Amino acid sequence: MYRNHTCGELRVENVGQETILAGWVQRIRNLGGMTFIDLRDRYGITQLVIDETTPAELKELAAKLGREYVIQVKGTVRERSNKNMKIATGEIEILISEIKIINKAEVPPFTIQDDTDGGDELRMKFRYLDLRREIVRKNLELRAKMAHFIRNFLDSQNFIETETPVLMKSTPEGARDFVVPSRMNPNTFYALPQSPQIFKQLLMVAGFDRYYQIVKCFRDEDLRADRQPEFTQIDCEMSFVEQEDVLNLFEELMIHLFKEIKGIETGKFPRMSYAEAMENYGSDKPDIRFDMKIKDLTTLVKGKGFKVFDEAEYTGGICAKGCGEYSRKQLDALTEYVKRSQIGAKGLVYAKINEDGSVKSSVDKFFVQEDFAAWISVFDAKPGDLLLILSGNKPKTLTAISALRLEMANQMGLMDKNVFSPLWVVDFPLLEWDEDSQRFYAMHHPFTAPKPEDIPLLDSDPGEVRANAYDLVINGVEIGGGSVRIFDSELQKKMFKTLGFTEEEARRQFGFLMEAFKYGAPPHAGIAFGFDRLTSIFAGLDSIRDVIAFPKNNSGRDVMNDAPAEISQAQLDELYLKLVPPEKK
RNA sequence: GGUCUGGUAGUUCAGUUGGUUAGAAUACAUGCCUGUCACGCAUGGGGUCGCGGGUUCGAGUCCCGUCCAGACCGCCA
Repeated sequence: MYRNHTCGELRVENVGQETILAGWVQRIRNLGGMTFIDLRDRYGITQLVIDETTPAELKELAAKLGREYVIQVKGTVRERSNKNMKIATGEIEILISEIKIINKAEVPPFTIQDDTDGGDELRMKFRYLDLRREIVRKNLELRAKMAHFIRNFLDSQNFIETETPVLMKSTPEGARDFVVPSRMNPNTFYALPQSPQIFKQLLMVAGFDRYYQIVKCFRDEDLRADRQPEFTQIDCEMSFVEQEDVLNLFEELMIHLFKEIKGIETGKFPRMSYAEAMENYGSDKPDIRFDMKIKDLTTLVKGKGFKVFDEAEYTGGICAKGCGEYSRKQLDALTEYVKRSQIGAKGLVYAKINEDGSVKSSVDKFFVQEDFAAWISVFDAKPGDLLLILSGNKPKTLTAISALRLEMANQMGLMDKNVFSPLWVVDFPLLEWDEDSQRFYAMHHPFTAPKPEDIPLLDSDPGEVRANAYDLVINGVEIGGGSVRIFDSELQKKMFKTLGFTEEEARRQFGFLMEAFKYGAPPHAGIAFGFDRLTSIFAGLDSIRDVIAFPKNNSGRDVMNDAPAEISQAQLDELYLKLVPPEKK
């Protein structure tokens, strides 16, 4: 027997008991006459003691211990004379009677503690050591707890968890596929799923009625703090439902999840149309923890002789409450911020509301105080506030103001990680125009149903067609999205046509789905949640990497095992593959 | 594909205008220490300043290239 208790278990009630513990040496504090050893496992830390009663051989053995040695100890639980109320086992300690070194350990490259001295790169390279840290382990425990809760909830609602293939067919729309060469079928490739979209729809045709799966998905696109090449979705689909049914059921799931996991009552989630979100927040994933809505000033500011405003398609801005004291330096920094190439604004106009209600702005020579009074009323600004205004092409300007809004909220401390503001964004456009290829693309995916009342527009004005599509947004992060699906093969054909597919292409790519729809497809709708993002939001983290046991780095590499890596010539031959040196591409 | 930031001791970082033997903290080792829990005190070892080239009497510092890491834009149905 290696142990009869864990290192997080023993309490004052156990005093006097003989016990066996096993774990890792967290820290040794040798005070000369006595030595304390913190023994750690997944469950906690228990203090071991060597004192004047301990035999000399044991003291010698203890002196050989180092950080992260795996040891087993036998001893007696006793009450501490000096208690440590910061840890759960802080009232007791183990007086050692026997130590066995199970395995030695080299000195780890960084300290195994919450406030580690290790940087990100090193922690990822030695991720198995990083995972020993409580702060990281807690994230994965949270993840497991959430997955468990979600499964229970969906099971209770009659959902069937069904696995779908990981080796599937590549589809042209959407993200780049990861592909896998087939040995048995020379010169052909599987693709890894970007989502199990088509399979879950086929499960609906199969009468499965309510499906879910917590499933890995793969996208071969560049990474971000919240984007990994492989990630986990909570993928769901339901039959005989309308949009309202889906929103209500999954809102209930989320409300329960917030309550159960975070102890937070969120109440019902607000709904906002895509158009409204773009107009008021410049984003389809607004962070509504704070207000600071974008106001349109386009017509108000025209005709006063300020060329930039006069010629702009759009002028708008935000009111930063209480930022009227911003210095010249701070305002310059904000101007630089919006002029960075990523945001790309030409400049920034500011207006400070003075205590007497008058305005000091960067465009004072073009506007009189009566003009400013109109601005103030649009923003409902108060003395001490700061107006920040951008101008230019409408979509770009809105996007830039949106970025500025988030930056200001950050500076003003409005991004509280313990506040959660979920909302549904609905009525997304069905299609979006792509300038490069001069064609429409499905904004969600090609199986998304248009709003019935907008179907006539498919022929006349496809860009204006709204979809029965929806996103769940929490604190400015897109947590999930879904849609009502097309289940009529004629409408699906029309959709493919609008997307510029020839009948032949549509049949080759999605023929099996079209075929399936001929045999009695029920109306259906679904949704998928990004489980990594959901977990990281719950954990209060900005990056999803810390809720993934073994994440990839910025370049899609696993720095621990050095994947991706070259394969042998024999493997290439078997797969009928020839390599092209990157510089010759 | 692009923009920006960084790379100096095991680790996290500092390093002035280009100028002596490149520092601090921490980790590690050794010694002292009987109630620590970020123990304390003392001593010690530890460096290809990412790599390559250039400018210069002299480069961690300036220039060019390159690699790596991170954030973002493009991309992500």
